[in-house]
Amino acid sequence: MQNVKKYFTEGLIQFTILLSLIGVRVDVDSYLNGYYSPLEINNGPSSAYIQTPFHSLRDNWDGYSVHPKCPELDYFFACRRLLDEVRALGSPIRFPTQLSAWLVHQVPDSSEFREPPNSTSNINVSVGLLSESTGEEANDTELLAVDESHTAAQLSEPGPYPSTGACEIPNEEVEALKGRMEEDEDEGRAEPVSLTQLTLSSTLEHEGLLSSGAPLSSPEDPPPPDIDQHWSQFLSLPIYEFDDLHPLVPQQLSDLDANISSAISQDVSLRDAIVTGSVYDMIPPRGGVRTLVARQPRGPLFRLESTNSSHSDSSPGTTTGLAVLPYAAVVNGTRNGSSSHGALEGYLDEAVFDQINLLGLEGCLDTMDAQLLGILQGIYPRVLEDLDSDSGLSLESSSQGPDSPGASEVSSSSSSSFFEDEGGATGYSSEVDSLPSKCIDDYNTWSPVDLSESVWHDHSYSSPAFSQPSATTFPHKAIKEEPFSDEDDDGEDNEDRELSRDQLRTRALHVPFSATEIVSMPVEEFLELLEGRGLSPAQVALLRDIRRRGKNKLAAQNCRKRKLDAITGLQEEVERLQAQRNRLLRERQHTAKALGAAGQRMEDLSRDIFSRLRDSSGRPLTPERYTLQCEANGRFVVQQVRRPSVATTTAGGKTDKRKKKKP
DNA sequence: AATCGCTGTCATCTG
DNA sequence: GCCAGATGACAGCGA
Repeated sequence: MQNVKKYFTEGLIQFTILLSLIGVRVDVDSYLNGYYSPLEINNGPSSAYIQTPFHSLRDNWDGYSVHPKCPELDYFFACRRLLDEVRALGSPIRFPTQLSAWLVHQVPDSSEFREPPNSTSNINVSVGLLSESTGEEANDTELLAVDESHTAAQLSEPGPYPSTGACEIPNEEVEALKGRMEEDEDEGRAEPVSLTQLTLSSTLEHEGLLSSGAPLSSPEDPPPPDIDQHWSQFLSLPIYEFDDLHPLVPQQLSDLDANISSAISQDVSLRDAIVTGSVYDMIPPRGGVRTLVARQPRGPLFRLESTNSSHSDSSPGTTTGLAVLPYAAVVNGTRNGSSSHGALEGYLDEAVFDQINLLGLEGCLDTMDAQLLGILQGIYPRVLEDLDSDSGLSLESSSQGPDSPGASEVSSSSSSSFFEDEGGATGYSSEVDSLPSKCIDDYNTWSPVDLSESVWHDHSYSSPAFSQPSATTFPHKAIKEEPFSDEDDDGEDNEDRELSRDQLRTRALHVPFSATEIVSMPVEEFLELLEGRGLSPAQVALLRDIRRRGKNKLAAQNCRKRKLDAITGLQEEVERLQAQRNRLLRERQHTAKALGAAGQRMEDLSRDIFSRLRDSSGRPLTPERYTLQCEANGRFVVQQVRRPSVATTTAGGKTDKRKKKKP
């Protein structure tokens, strides 16, 4: 946990510094205040950027208190202090290529901020990419990938502000859109929306705006017929309020009701996804210009390849997840400024897109696209401008209430990024498809109350143990959620059948952890979980049993493996010893044979010698009385054999000595 | 139907 | 005393 906190804090500060160096004001302290920043760093194993774990902060949104063990609290003050130090560095360095980013977060008082009358091109939600990029560079950017579209054509034109330069939209079209916009405004005013304002930490120009407390558009104030005002209105809509704005939903929603799940894996660029899905769908085709109205089969949206910079010919995507826009802004802005800020590229290229892919925001899109489309419809020109400038709106920064389906789905989808390795699925987890519209609380906010909810899809734990798949990973299907899905899917049934008993138990008791997680987590975290979550005794017992059985299972496996290894080793040892024994037996036999041959040879030689020798009386020497002894110098000496009695006596004496020694 | 191997689980012991 | 790990024993399951 400490490492994660450390990495998170350091990564956050480093990222802030980097962004500050290129003119991006990252309003991290807003995030630290409990609001939301679309950018957050998870300096985990892959050092990839992830979306804000807003689900862990969701409790702040509606006045809930953050759990005392919420890890965000631990590095809150450190981040705040370091951020102040970063701010104390002074004005960011100006580079020819300026990246203007915006961040969206909530402010408590809706009347506190008011948008200045002339927000100019740096509208609240725009990333004014004041790039000196040429058309060639622009074509390299993701936003300029649709080279055949009129927007891209405009973007490709070099100019002082090619990115923010307004797209040439026909006046009649603008008027028509404004008309629709006004209609939407009327409907929007009819809605008793208690909007929580979102302030926009935008470019440097906006710092003054924020510091001066210039309020944005207030819901009470009649919105002036200004496009920026539309943005303000749009941005002032918390996501959970969008459900209240269904009257704003235009007919285009029907076009967006396509199978979202199928829109996840298509290789589509950010621009395509954004523009075609939410904007171009509403753009009437213009003569001679191929618009990107996504009437094609809805392609997956969020498999935004990390190499999508070259996807200029990517097929049009579907509904846009504007939550990806901040990332797109960062990425594309970084690319445009890569000439002078190459340092950022290492941080903001593939990892960002990989994490974007993991957002899986189609769940919230179902509830949001309509409103977004309706509002974007009224601000079409500026939308195009913003899109051209790699800007966007972070929907995820607008956390939803605990009961919001979108919140649960978004949080779960975000959580899937932590467990992408479990199933090998990258970019998108199909879990989102089957997510129930229930609240999914995360590890930090899990409480007994939450247990009544379905929390099975929430694996968005801040714990490193969770973010790092353990060595004993269940198959992805094992943690497949939606156990009680109504789907008549044989695969789902098979998955359920293959669930382990503990997993079924955990589901039965609504324990938001898989057996693997329970077993693999460090004992400190496990104890913290047991003590700090207010679990019921049954849940505690279940968790302990699961952990005990899981540990014992692994131990048994290890034990059996060791046993088999020992058996194998012993068998090898037996074979080795048997071979050695056989070798020694053969040697002994060989030696005995040689010894016998030598004895026989010695006997023959002795007999031959004795047959030629005579004693003093002239009689031949008999081997019974004489023997040949070979001395050390090689000489042979004939010795008279000792009497057997003497030998017996000698032997008996030795025996006696031994007998005497023994006592 | 019997057997064997594998696996999970429990009980127990040990450090 | 608690805990983790190791291990024997048992049962269930599938080949």
